[in-house]
Amino acid sequence: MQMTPMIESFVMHFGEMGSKWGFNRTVGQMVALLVVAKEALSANQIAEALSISRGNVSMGLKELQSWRLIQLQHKPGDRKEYYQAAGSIWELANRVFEERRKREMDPTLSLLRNILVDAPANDNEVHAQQKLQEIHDLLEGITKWSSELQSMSPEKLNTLMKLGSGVGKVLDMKDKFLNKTSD
Amino acid sequence: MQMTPMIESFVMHFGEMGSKWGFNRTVGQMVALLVVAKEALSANQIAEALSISRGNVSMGLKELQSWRLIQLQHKPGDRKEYYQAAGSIWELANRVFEERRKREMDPTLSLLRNILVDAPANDNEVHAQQKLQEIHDLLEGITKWSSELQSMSPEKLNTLMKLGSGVGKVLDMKDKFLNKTSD
DNA sequence: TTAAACTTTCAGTAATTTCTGAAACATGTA
DNA sequence: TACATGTTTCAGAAATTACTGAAAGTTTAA
Repeated sequence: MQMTPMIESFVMHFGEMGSKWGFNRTVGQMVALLVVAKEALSANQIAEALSISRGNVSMGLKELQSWRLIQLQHKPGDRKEYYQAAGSIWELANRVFEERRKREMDPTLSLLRNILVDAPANDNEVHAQQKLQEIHDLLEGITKWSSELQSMSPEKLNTLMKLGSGVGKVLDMKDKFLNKTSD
Repeated sequence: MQMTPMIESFVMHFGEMGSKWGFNRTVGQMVALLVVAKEALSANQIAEALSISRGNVSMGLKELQSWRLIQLQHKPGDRKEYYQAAGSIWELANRVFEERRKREMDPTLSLLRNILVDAPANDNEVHAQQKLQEIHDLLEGITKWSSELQSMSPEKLNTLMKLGSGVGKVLDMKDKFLNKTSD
């Protein structure tokens, strides 16, 4: 894998952004590399391209597997393992999105549920619980909504996105329609 | 601000989650504390409640201001500055969402635009640029879509969320309707 | 079996991030 | 002016996270 200046700048940028996206620098670089690579790469090729240790690559691959972002591939007559991005950009983005939801929202949701079953012990806690309830409901709403969106076909999702804030008009239309039929 | 066990467990949890959400432990604890607090708190009260240094609180408040999550308040006859959460849970979530979009997507979008104006230098780069274009389009789509959603009224957004994957049906309806009128 | 070719693990080190506390700064008051 | 009451800054320390490289583990083949 030749790191031309163009590819290198992209890979390095993904490294920098990595931490904001939930993984570390080298893991970020690894995804970027595998996404632009035409062919699957071996662990050694990755280590060489990024100038990082073989051990680090091994750990990074493990991490990327837990995100379901890469796929193993075997080449006939070769004992090495080759890795490639697991699907289209769209699919990868979906996985990142879902995985982050799991890591960033689910634990909080479950903590809030636990807290909210207890009776408030004083005035402050009454107020606090109201806030916690609001947070809980919001997180739950987002969770449901996003899992429903993910179950929609890409085409339909695309229509929806293209529609943008025009969704508002469609919703109005729906109301009118429903009102008419319920006359 | 008395840290009852209930409030403490919530605040500490937000501290742990903080880093996943884009800020550090103490900043996470600080938001949590200010959200559940009934009254605005002074920097010293925050430092005391969380057992952290006054300097750390000052830095954290600065950070939270850059996220537009807190508001300054002055009490008459008191030179101290008091802080409180800047708005409802809904508003706070919106700000976090928008701020993260800025930090996590905008820089990548701009890098990709720069890369994509250059002509590919070889076969690998042709393939790479295709991928980069896909990433670019996806990020751009999400950016537009999310800013349009944010410009919708909370009620409409709520309708949309409640609708869930039922949006699909509404979209079909819209198509039928448009086809009829265009006959 | 033994060896060759590969992968994973993990203790120790390096790099990065966060936090403290003292000094500097700001502002109002006597 | 000097002082009291606050806030911010920032150098250094502490804590956390990431990385290396050598040793251990795994798999296939002869």
